Amino acid sequence: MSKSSRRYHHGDLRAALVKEAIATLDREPDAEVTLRGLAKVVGVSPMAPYAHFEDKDELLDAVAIEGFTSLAMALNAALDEAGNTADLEHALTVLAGAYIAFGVDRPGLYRIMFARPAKPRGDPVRNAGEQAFQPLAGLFGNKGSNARQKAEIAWSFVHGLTLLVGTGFIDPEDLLERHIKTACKAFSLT
Amino acid sequence: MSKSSRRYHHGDLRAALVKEAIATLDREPDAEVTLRGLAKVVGVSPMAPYAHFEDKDELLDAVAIEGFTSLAMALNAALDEAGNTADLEHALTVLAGAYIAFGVDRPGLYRIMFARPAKPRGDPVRNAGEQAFQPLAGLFGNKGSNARQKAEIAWSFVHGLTLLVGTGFIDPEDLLERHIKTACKAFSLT
DNA sequence: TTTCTATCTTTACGGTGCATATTTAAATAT
DNA sequence: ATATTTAAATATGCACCGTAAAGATAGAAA
Repeated sequence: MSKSSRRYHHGDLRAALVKEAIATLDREPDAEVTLRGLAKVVGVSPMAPYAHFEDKDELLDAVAIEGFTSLAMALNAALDEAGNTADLEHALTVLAGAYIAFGVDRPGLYRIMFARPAKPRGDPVRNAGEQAFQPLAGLFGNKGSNARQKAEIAWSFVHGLTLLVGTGFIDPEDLLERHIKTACKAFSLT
Repeated sequence: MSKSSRRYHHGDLRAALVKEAIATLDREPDAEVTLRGLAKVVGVSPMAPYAHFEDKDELLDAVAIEGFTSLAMALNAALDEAGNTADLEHALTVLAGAYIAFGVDRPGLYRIMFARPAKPRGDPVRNAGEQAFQPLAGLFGNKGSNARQKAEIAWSFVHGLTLLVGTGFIDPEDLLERHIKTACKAFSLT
């Protein structure tokens, strides 16, 4: 009597919708997520999602938050695994590799994460995004506008590379690792 | 008897549609371009566009090509204006500035340019995109995989920075120019 | 038990991309 | 000049989308 027995009240429709949206994006990265489609898969009527989300945009916001949380976890895990954070260039390379791997492996989710309309400071989506940026910022010491600047430059690079690979303008063949290494060396010099 | 007198045959509907699509994107960067909307503005029936484009995707491809062409022109113009291409760091900074300015000034168009599904080598959209990449590639000598690598790293950076500014994750305040300068110095060192 | 309330369903509307069939007028052939 | 061909545009209609409005249901609170 748990999940899918067809009862009137779903139990946790909100979470189920977000989960299914992410699953869909992972399965078909270029497809457009549809409220009606999600509802059908989850087994509720087309209007049911509106009990939990103001509109489609709000559902996608929730998806983006989940995405940023996953990304932050992946980055921290990569750092833990790599160990030596004293060597900036090495740590940077590890982090960049993990970041780009995430975006390239899950292009649909990554696309939604950065396709949300711009949010003001303090907004949950914005906060989640900045959380995902923290591991990188931490590498540069996280103090002073100089450190933040370097971190934002690195972020720009990995973000851009992720998307250019995703859109096919840059060929991921073995080059990718070299790209990352070369760039990270440059970043750790300045 | 030129443009808008209501005759049966428009004259150059194809160009008019692309032009209006770009105008719409410049006016409302976050709005979704709609075939029916374009047709109404241009003054034809909803199905008229299909005489010139297989489907909506093909219209957007044409928009992207125009966008890449404009970008290439803007970049070349910036280089011409700057003069001294001997100083790599300087030329790089000029080019990066012009690139980011384009993307930040015309976020709707820029979004469409990079939102097309990935195209195979030889595809017109892909070609147009690579044309826009040429000014940057030329700066690094354009010969050898090493040069291309550096150019792709620089491209990743400006692309990423453009989008992160557009989505509000990076504040464009005066920092922008400093970001570009710092990064370009790093790129010209390696 | 009764009431309350969040959750879900039903019904309906306008907007969208696009398939199909038809009309129009410009270009071409005679 | 007239007839024919053909590209360009229209008309009609369908399936799907987001979502507004109103009612049904069942779990929680009284």
